[in-house]
Amino acid sequence: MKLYNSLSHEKEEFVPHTPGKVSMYTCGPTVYNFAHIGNLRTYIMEDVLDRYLRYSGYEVKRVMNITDVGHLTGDSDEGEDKMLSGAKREHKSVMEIAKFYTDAFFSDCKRLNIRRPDVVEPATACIGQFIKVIKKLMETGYAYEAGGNVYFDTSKLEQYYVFHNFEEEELRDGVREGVEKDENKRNKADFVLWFTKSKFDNQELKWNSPWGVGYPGWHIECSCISMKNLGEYLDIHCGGIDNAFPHHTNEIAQSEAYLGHKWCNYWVHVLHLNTGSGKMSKSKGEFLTLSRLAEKGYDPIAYRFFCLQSHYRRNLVFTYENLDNAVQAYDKLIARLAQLDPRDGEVNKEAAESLRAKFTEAMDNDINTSLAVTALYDVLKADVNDATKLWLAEDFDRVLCLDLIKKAEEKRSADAAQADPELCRKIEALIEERAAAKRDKNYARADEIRNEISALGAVLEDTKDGTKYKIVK
RNA sequence: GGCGUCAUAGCCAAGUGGUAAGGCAGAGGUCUGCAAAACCUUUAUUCCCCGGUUCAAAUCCGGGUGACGCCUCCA
Repeated sequence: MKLYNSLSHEKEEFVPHTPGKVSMYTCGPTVYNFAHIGNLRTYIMEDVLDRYLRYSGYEVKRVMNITDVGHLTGDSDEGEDKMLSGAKREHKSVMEIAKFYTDAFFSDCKRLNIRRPDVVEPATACIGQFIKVIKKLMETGYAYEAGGNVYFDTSKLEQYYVFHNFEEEELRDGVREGVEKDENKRNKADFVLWFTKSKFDNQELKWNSPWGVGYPGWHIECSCISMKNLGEYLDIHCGGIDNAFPHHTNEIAQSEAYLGHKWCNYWVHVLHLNTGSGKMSKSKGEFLTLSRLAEKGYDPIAYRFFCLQSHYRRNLVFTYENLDNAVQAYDKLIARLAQLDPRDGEVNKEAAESLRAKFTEAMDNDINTSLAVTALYDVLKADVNDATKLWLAEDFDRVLCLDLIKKAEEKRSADAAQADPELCRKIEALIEERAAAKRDKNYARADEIRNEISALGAVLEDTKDGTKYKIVK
């Protein structure tokens, strides 16, 4: 299996540290607000990677953090803690906010068939671990105290900028509005490991540490939560592309300084969901949640399909036109699967294998989900019996998780057994009346009856064998 | 300003040196009184532009242009 590695900027053959086992870490949400569908794109694609590794026979252990402390709107003392500002906004405590949005996040995940990682760990549960790591970094000279805070000294590393060829002098200060230069730092790229001197008097969550009462910086949590649960060697670290610098760069700096050896071999970054003007972003204010989409009548799984039709290393533009396109394709796909008869023959294993190979080839090539979906269409068109087609669809769906079999079965049974017998009799009577009108060439009356039936919530289908109907509401 | 990624039809896209997959939408057809559904057929002489390498380039190289991302909030 080949994966694009942000460290080398190339597709590389994936080889885990321990044969047959994969340790995987994915950056989780900062739970100060709802996740938007752009955030969720990343989690969907990570889920597909996770599931495909399992499908391929790996034993996967996946860990995700929940950022419930320390994530500031800026990294200097001018910044405000996101959790705290979220709590203020909603007149709740930080812990209440964290719980509410953590639950909301996993509820979204569930609706999108995103498997819950094996370990989900909030930052506030690992303070002791953070202190242990920071302490060692102080002892070994990788960290220093200044102005009350503890900073990581990036000049101590041979190579700090691992993802980009940045030159320190070329980096700009305060590109983003509202970010002030922190005069305590020895080097431009240094970052805070532990805050004590804080202008946030009302910071709710504080802990004792060797450097005074305070709270952790943002970057330290991912390193520590990963090392705590997955040990010294991590195979795959995932996240949104925006986190490559500085977040992931800092994670590597502190983890490898702490461990004294290479930490993680493969870095997988998912590109953004864009609107017409750029990435969808919480800080811009306008963002779309999964619930909002659902209110508008969109099936969350259709959104998953929308994401899968594209590749994770491409920007994907969200417009309702594009989403409608995907919805239509998804509905058609389900309709075609629903037409298949599970009792049509035995599964032809030999034919199935060659069709399955297309799917695995696509997925083995840097998780090419767009081609994997094409492999599914190839199955539908293939010259094999229905049982084989359904078997393959079910097999692919272990990774794609588009509810293919479930939705097709639902559709099949909905077509077969109509709901309310009273209503059915009524519709059937109208159909007969319409047939009579048609025989008399009274088409005006026939169309009128079709409208009446439509008002009852059914759609007619004229076939060679007579008129059928479907309850649609 | 620096760094990185990318550019293929109306839209989503595959393609990794051998003559442009697939899906959605559109068009035509079969069926139908009409419609819907279903099925069949069809839709890029050309891959942002200009050069170069090669028997052969969407694919490789050089130079432009544009989009997006990062440069201490983000997935």
